[in-house]
Amino acid sequence: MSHKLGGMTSPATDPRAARSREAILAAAYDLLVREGPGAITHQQVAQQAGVGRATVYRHWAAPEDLLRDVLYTAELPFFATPALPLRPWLHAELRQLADELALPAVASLAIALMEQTRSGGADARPHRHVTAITERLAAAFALAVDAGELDTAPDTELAAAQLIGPLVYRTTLQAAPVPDRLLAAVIDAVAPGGNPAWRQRPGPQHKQS
Amino acid sequence: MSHKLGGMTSPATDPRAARSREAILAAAYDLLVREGPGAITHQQVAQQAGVGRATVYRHWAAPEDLLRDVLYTAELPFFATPALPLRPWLHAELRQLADELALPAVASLAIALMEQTRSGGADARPHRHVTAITERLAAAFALAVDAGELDTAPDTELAAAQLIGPLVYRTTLQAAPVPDRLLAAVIDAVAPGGNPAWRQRPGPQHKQS
DNA sequence: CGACTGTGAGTCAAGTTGTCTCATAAACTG
DNA sequence: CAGTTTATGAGACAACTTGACTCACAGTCG
Repeated sequence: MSHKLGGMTSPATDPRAARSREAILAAAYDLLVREGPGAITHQQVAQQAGVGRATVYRHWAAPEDLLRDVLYTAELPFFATPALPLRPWLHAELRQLADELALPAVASLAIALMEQTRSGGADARPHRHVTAITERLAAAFALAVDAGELDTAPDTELAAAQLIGPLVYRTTLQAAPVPDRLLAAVIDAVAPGGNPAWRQRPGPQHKQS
Repeated sequence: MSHKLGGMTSPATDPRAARSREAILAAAYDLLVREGPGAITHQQVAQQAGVGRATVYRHWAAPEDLLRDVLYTAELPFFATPALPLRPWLHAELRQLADELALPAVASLAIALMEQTRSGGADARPHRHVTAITERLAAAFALAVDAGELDTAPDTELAAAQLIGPLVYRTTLQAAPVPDRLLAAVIDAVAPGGNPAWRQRPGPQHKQS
C-alpha cells in the first residue's frame, strides 16, 4: 500500500486553485523527500510544480506554512485496519512500516514531523499522524482484549513508543535494515506470546527470571 | 552531566584560527538548537559568533559542512561508564537520556543526525555518535555477562534500538515525558529481570504465556 | 455572455550570497 | 626584538533570491 498526498481544497474552491494547490503540495513533498525541508522555497516549488512564483505566494505566505500543509496532508496509512490474531497483524504492519522507513519518502516525513514538533517548544503537541497511529493501535488492542488475546489493553502511547521507536531508531540513526527478529522482540515486549527471538544464536535459549 | 562542543583544531593550528573555529562552532550549535538547521548560514553564524563573514567562509565553504562539523564535535556522553548491576545502571542512563531528549539541545542534535544520515541515501552510515553508543552498550553487556547477570550478550545494535528508540519516539514525536515505567519496560525487553511494569493499573498482573 | 476570479510573466526594491581586496594585528621565526 | 608570515574583518562588488506588486489573459460561475 502506498501513501499519497491528499488535497487540502475545500468543497467550494475554484478548480484552478485546487489544481494549483495539488501541484504545489506534490512538488513540495518531492523536494522534501529528495533534498530535505530546506529545499522548500517558493522559487524551487514553483519551478518544480510548473506554476508561477506568485501563485505559490498567493497560497502560502511562507515556506514553513507550506511544509506544515505537506506534513498535514501526507498519508501514513499504517495500522489502519486492525485485525486478529493480534501478533501476526502487528508483525505485518510493523514490517511494512520498517520497509517504508528505509525509503526516503517516509523517513523524510518522520524526520520533518520531529523537527516540526521540536520547534513547537514547550507547547508542542504530537502531530495528528502520530495521534492517529496511537488511536489505531488502541483499536487493535481493544479488539484483542475482546477476543481474549490480551488480558488488559496496554497504555497505548507507551506501547506505540515501544513498537515503533526501535524501528525509527534502527532506520534513521543506525541506517540499517530492520530484521524480523527485532519486530518479534518489540511485539513480545508489548503483547507477550513467545520468547524474545533476537538474542544471539545459535545455542539453547534460557529464560531469565 | 552536560554535553559540550569540543574544538576541531589540530595541534599546530594558529591560535587565532582555533579561537575563530571555536566561536563559530558554538554559534552554529546555538542556532541549530534554537532555530533548526536552516538557521545555519554564514551570515547568521558570523553575527552570532562575532566574527567576520569572510572568516566563516574561509573555514567552511558551505553551511552543510559547518553543520556536519557541529554534529561531529557534539558530545553525547550517554552510557559512557558501564557499571554493575546492569539494570539500575541502564535505568539511570536512560533516565538521563530521556530527560535530555526532552530539551531542545539533544533533540535538535538527534533530529539533525537523522536528517544527515537520511541525506546520505543508500550509502548512508550511522553517525559516529550512534556507533559509539552501541559500543558503550556492548561493553556494558559484556560486563553483565561476565558477572553472570546475563546469560549471553544480546545483539547490541538491536538492543540499542529497543532501549533508545522508544525514548526518541516518545519525546520527539509524541511530545510527552518518558515515565519510569517505559524505561522499566524497555529494560525488561532487553535485560529481563522483572515483569513489564507499564501495563495499565490497578489490578492484578497476569503473565501472558 | 458578462462578471468575477485565479494565474503567471515581468518588474521592482531590498536583502542575501559568495568572492575578493587590503589594512591591521596576532603569531611565528631566527 | 625585528622582520616575516598569517588570520581576521570591514567593505565593495556582482549575481542571485525574496517578497510584493501590476496587469493581461484565460478559466469559472451564474
